[in-house]
Amino acid sequence: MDKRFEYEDDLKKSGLKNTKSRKAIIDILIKGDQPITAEQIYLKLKENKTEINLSTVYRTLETLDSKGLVTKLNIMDDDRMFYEYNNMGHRHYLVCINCKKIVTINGCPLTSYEEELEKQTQFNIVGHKLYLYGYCSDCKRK
Amino acid sequence: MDKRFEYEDDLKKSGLKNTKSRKAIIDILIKGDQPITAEQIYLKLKENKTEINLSTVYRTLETLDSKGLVTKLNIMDDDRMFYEYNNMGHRHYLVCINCKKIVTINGCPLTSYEEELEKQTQFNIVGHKLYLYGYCSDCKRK
DNA sequence: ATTTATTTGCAAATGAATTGCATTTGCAAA
DNA sequence: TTTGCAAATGCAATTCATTTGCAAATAAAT
Repeated sequence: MDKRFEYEDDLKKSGLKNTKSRKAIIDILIKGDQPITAEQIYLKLKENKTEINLSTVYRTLETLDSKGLVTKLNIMDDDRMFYEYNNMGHRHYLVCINCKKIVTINGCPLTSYEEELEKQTQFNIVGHKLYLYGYCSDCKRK
Repeated sequence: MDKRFEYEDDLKKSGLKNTKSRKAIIDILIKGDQPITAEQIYLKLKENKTEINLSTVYRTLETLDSKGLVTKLNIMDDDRMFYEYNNMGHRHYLVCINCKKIVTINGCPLTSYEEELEKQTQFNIVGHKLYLYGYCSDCKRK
């Protein structure tokens, strides 16, 4: 089934009400298929003639994050947070330092490394975040 | 030579004045050998009876970052930045989700993966950030 | 010692994110 | 369907990390 229709179940399972705001926000996250800031979401909603208060956007993202439906990321190492819908478990990102384009990378090179590290450190490792940075094909020419 | 005595050269090379504040801040970064927030640095300086204005701490870290002597990180995916002195190139961190302990990991599992990805994506990859999260041996018991 | 560009302290400003509170809305039970 | 109520929202005000303007202090070159 199309991912866009599954999230109503996700909300129900998490004990969250199925509201217009939540649907609209999740829809943007899923369609964009890329981490995006709260403000960007707010602006896209406005374009779509679905104005939702910015604090509601933040609150919704916070709620969805706490239920594990959304992940909060700090990709740019600045003071802006990005959010992505947890379509499918694990993903990484390759960010262009110049134009800020974000490319999704599927597949993870770290599975066996984690196991190795668990033995070494006695940690119970539950996840990781990997961001790669560079210049995309357009920007590296210059 | 002890790292603690090298940084005066680093400052000179970068065209920065060798001030009391800068020395004190770099000293804390090097001794702590762990990413740390601006506020934590400020508090440690205070303990050491070297009160330096918080805005100076931020400004110093910003300057050192721009010269490549310090790296700014967002480890916790929140609104607090961490800073580390660039002793030696490349490091990763393993963070305890519960007690927030940060363990330094030497060695990088991603060198060959980067090359592979460059071919795949046409990016010129210049770096990456990897944070691993889990429960340390103390916290996983509970 | 004098000069000059840098650096610092202080207070005020900024900007992302959060919060209190009154109002509205989903939705379950009657 | 209607009612009741907890959960969700809008709005304005607040918080908190970080930044900035400006005047005073300081490093270091002459």
